[in-house]
Amino acid sequence: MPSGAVPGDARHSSGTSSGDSPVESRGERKERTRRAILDATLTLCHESSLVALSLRQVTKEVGIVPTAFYRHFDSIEDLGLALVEESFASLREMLRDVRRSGPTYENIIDSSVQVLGEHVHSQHDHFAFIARERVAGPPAVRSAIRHQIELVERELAADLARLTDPTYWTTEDLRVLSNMIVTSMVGTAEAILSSRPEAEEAIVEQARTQLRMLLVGALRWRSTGLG
Amino acid sequence: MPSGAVPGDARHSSGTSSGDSPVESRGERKERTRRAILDATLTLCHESSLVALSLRQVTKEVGIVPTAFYRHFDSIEDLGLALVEESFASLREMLRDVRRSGPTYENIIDSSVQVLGEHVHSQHDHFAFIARERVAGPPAVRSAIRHQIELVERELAADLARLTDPTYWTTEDLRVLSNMIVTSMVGTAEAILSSRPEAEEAIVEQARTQLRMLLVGALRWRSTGLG
DNA sequence: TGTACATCAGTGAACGCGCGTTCACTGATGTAC
DNA sequence: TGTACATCAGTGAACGCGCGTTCACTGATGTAC
Repeated sequence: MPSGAVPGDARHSSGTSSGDSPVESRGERKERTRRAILDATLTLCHESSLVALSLRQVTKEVGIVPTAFYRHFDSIEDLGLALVEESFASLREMLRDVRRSGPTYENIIDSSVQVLGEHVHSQHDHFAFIARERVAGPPAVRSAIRHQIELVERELAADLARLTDPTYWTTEDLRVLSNMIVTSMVGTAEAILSSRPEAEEAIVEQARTQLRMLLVGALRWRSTGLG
Repeated sequence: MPSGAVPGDARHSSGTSSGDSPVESRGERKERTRRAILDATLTLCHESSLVALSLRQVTKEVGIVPTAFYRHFDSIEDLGLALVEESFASLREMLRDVRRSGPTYENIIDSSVQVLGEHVHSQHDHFAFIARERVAGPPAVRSAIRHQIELVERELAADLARLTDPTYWTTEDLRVLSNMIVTSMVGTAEAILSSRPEAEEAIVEQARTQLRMLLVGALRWRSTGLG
């Protein structure tokens, strides 16, 4: 039973209903199928990885014939790269939300973790996709993700530079810290993904504790040693 | 060109050389093939994941016929569970080495990171296997790894309990901290794996910094808040 | 508005291939006497 | 030590199946006049 069945449904809705009948253009229909392929892929590779997913599984889920796949993507790998793009767009949006909340030492943790929690919920599949394919995807997908994570880390390091004392924090220190924060975020997404829903609040609370510990370390940090 | 070619090589070495000719027993030969299957699998799933690996690829690499696989394992998943067992045996051994070095606040980081570095080198494939299959393996393998990581975290938390002030550290705090340390360790293994060899020293140095930050946080930590 | 032609998302048959698994087998190793 | 039988790791043919990809196609949508 294909879940996304796209090609023929709800065509020609003219006549019967009021004026807002869609009558999709060719471009709109194509975009809708493309979306359905992306969504079906995110759903299907939940249980394993992109490398274990076949083109035929995807098209069966979408409700199109296997050969129609090539109207949208060259290969599963190409499709994977599109999903990397999309997933990081949503991650970046999250970071923008954190930044917009105007973080200070007093509220940075609670506001960050709250935003993270909300986004992990609403962008659940994107987070899970990144967490998984980062280590298990096809080579090109893995390296695209590694590159994107590096960009996010650099962005985050620039944010952190504004909150820390440059006397004690080297650029390298900031990169290490943002690496840990990103790793912790991805780990939280992973944990939420692989647990039952009722455990989510505990995991979010644990993420809060993790960030607190990191930030306490950050407050007391001196690059030169343990002091 | 099969790398592990096992079945027929170097048979009947009696006569020519001195007294230490092996003349393997049936059990020894079987164990040698089993080892070759495990090693070939670790090698082959380097480039992707267990879920993308076929039984035929493995047996071709080992140099046996596909059906001979069943003399050793029921399925790729069963083989995966054996590798989980083995990988965690080597992780546990590492933790034993850290513990044996009698850590104190003064040397805990350098001695831990040194031991980690050595083990990541010598047990490179096991670390990589855990890091990858933890998120991308077949369901049974994933849950076996999650269970083993929980055990390691609990072990580590017990170690940390001896080094921290129980007034400020709850059991839950210790679990969170050891979770972060384990995550950081796995992340370091991952980073070493996916980078070129010349970058390794920088990654190890980064791991040292990460642990220092975590430990600084730990020293100053109070469960009740940022203080 | 009407007609003739171009575009192109999706179709369906066909291909050769590697897959997991079955089965009856071979022949060296191991064991009982 | 010698013989007869049991064990069992590895063999090789065969199977049905899902795979990615090719190709010529269909017919609704879009465009030029």
